[in-house]
Amino acid sequence: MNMDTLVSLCKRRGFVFQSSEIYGGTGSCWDYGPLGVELKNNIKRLWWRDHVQLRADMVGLDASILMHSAVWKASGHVDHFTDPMVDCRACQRRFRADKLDEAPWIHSCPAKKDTKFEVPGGEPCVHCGNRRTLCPECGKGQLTEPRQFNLMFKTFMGPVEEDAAVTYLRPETAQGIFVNFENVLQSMRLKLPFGIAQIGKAFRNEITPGNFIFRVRELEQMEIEYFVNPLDTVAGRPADEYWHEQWIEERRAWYRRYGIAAGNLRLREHGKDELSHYSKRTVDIEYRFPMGWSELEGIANRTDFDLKQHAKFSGKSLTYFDEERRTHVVPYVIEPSAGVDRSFLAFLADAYREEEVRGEKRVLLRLHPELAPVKIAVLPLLKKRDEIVARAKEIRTELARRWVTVYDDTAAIGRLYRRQDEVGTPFCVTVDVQTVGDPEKGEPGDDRVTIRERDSMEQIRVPVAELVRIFQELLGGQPWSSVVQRYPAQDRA
RNA sequence: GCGGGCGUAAUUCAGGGGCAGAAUGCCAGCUUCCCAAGCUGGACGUCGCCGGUUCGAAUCCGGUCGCCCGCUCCA
Repeated sequence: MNMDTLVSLCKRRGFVFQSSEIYGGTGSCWDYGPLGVELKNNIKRLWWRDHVQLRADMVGLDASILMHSAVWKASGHVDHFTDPMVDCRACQRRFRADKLDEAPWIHSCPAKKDTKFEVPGGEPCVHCGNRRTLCPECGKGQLTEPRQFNLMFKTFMGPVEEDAAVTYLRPETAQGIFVNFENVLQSMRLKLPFGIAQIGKAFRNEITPGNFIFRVRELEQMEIEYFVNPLDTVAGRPADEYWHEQWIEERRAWYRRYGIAAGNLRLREHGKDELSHYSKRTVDIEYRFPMGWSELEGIANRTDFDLKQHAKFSGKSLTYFDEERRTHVVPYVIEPSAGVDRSFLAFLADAYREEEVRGEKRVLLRLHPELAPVKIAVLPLLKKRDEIVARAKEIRTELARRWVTVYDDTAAIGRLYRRQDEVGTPFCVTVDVQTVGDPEKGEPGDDRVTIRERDSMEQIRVPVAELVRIFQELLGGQPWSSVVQRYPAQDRA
C-alpha cells in the first residue's frame, strides 16, 4: 500500500480533497470532504471523551487562535526562525546572514577584477558592496540570497494594516492553555495534579510540507497540558517523571484501542541534542506511515518553563499554593501533543485492506466502528418493489436518529456492499421480500432483516424491532461474535 | 531551497504537431431474492495554468502552479 492509493481513495470517496483544486491547488492545504469530516470529528470526539469527559482530573478549553503578540515573545517562538538565512548550495549548511561576515573573510571582488583580499569583520566589501558569497564551512559552495525565515504566520489585528497590531496565527495550541492557567485553576477549584485539554487549529509555515496530510501548514492539534506538583513523589519517583510515563502509556494504548496495530507503533526517545529549549525529556509515538516511521504524537516534559516565562513577561504570578507545604510552587507540565490530521492518516492507513473474494479484489477500510464515518447502510435487496424501498427508508430514518446511517439503492446488492466496504461502514442492513411479505403469494412479512458485518461478511437475520438494541451493543463496544450467535445466519448465495 | 520525475475524464493510465482515447467508476432502464453478475443506453475533458513557435499545439519551447521521489530543513 502506498500513499498514492490512499490519496486516490480519499478523493474518490469524499474523504480529503486538495485545497482550491479548481485553481490548481494550494500547496500543503487539504480539505476534508463529507466522509472525511465524519472520521475527523470521530477522532476528536473519542480523544475528548476518553481524556476529558471520562477523567476526574481533566478539564477542557477552547482558546482563540489570535493572541497577544507578547505571548509569542514569552514562549520563545518570536526569537526562533525569524532571521535572514542563507544556504550553502554545496554542503547544504544553513547560516544566519547577519552573522555571516562578523568574522573577517576572503573576498574575490568583481569591482577589482576578481582580485582576492580579506574583508574585515562586520562589513560588506567597500568596493562592490557584496557580502560573503562563499560558504565559510566548506569554503567552496556558493551561498544563496538571504531569505527571511519565519515559521509563524504573521498577521495584523485591525483593519488598517499600518496601524494594526502585528501578531501571529498560533503555531501551537499549548500557549492558549498556559495563559489561561490561572483562570482555569481559580474557576474550577482544581488541585494538582490536573490537566487542561484543547483541540484546535495551529499554523506553521513549514519549510517542506508534503506527504499528503502528514506535514501541512494549517493543522489541527489535540493537546493536553497536565500540571503536576514538582515537590511531589509518586511511586518513588518525581511526580513529573511518573506522570510522563503514565501519559506515554495512556496515549499509546489509545491508538491501540481504536485499531492501530501494535507493530505499527513505536516509541522514540529524543536525544539530548535534539530536545526543544523547554523540554527535559521528550518521547515520540511514531507510526509506520506509508512513507516510513514518523512522528504521530510528541509527549514532552516541558517542566515549569512556560509558566515561568509567562509570569516573567506578564508580571502575573502563575503559581499553585501547596497547602500541605504552605508554599507556592510553579507546576511542572507534561504535554501529550497529538496531530488530528496525522491521526487521521494513521487510522486510515492502518485500516486499508485489499482482499481477494471470489477472484475479485475487495477494498475495505477496517476502521473501528466508533471511527467509521458511516455506521450503518440500509439497503433494499430489490429496488423495484415499493414496499421494500419504503420499509428500508423507514428503517434508515429510525436508525439515523442515533447513528450516521445512509440509504442506497443505485446498484445490485453486491456492489452496494463493496461500496460500503471501501468507506469502512461496519454494518449493512438489508431489507428483502421476506421482510415485507409477498401479497401475490399471500405470504405475510416476517419483519426481519439481514445484518451484514464488514470484515467477516457474515450475515444474521434479526427482527427489525431489535435493531436499535443490537446496534447499541455493536456500536457500543460489543464484538460481533457475541451478537452473531443469538441469531440465525443468513445464507449468502 | 537543490536535483530528478510527472500533470490528459471521478480514478488508473495510453496517445506525442492534423477529429480527445481505453479500462474501471458514475447515471438511467431492463434483469436479478445477498457479495464489484448480465444486457441496453447515457453523461463526463479549456489535455494544470499563462505565454511563445507554427497554417495548425494535448504534443515543441519558456514561465508558472501543483504532485511524487531523493537531499536538506523540521519549535
